[in-house]
Amino acid sequence: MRLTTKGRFAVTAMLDLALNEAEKPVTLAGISQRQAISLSYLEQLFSRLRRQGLVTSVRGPGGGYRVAKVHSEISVSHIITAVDELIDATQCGGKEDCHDEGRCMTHDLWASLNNKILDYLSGVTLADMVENKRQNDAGNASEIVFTPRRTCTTPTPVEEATA
Amino acid sequence: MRLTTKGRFAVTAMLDLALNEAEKPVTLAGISQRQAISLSYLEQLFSRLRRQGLVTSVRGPGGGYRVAKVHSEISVSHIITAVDELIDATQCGGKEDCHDEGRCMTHDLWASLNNKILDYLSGVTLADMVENKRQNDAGNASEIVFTPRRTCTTPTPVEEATA
DNA sequence: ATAATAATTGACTAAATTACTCGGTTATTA
DNA sequence: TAATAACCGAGTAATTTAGTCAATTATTAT
Repeated sequence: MRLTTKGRFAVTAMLDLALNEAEKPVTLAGISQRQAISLSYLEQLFSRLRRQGLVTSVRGPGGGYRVAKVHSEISVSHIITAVDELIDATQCGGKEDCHDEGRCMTHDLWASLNNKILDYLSGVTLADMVENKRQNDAGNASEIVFTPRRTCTTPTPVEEATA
Repeated sequence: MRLTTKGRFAVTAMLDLALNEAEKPVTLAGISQRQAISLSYLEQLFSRLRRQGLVTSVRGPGGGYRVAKVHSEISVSHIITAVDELIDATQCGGKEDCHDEGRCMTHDLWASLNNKILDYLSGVTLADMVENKRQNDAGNASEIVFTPRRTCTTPTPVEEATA
């Protein structure tokens, strides 16, 4: 199962981006300071985020990064899978070859758990997180609980990167 | 985040136990053969499962392990937390000291994800998995999807081990 | 009694993964 | 042309995970 600090850092960094991109592009150096994440590590993460089309970059002085889409169109699952590959709770990676020549007895369980997690994480967007932060700052702390808008069980369509 | 093969093995082993305990206690050697898990590794896992009160043991010839409770009272989350410690998606382990002297910006997200996962895994019991296997064996493959019975958001009461 | 079985324990090791650094290059602007 | 900041790939250190090993103890069948 892949839910590591790498993914967490990526989400944090994207949120920082979303909160600060209003005027000019946001530099990794800035994110590094505010969020206490090493610069080199951020470079690594943003390399992927850019290739997946989640952010755009501007080089040179005054440059930095911007979120590539509307905040409500970038979900947490997008971000995590961009830096961390597929989230997968099964050991076979969905290949169903986990035991002898078939699925192991517990395959359905993990596959199903997978869906739950993915469902949830694709229902939470950057916009939601910005709003949550606003509420927290306003003192309504820890009262906010994210609830995915898509409660259906149909597999979430994940667009591929275009840029 | 802790959802490793250790936890998966434990669930698989418990299911094997549930399926085979009808007549006599099930030996680890047997589980080892059927599920292709090393004996020594199983010993390690069952040491914890027993201490957490999920299984009972009988020593000597003809001995082995039994599930300690009714199958419908043992949830997957019980099993996993027994061998793998707490499942936790936050980096601070719920301590809320993830950034400077407070919660990091993404704390609520991970905490909430945590609840989803735990909610789901505590809604699936050994009995459910036995039933699922039965259905799969009958040819109704991959049609079965587990659905937790507790859909409420109240924290699931987790009883402590007594034995 | 004694031999065989099977659980029980703890310490230890190897492999894999994760997190992270480093040195350098390229594009852009002041 | 100098400073800024993205970009890139290879490499390393630390941690975690998976798994082994050697021994002990309880129980049962002979």
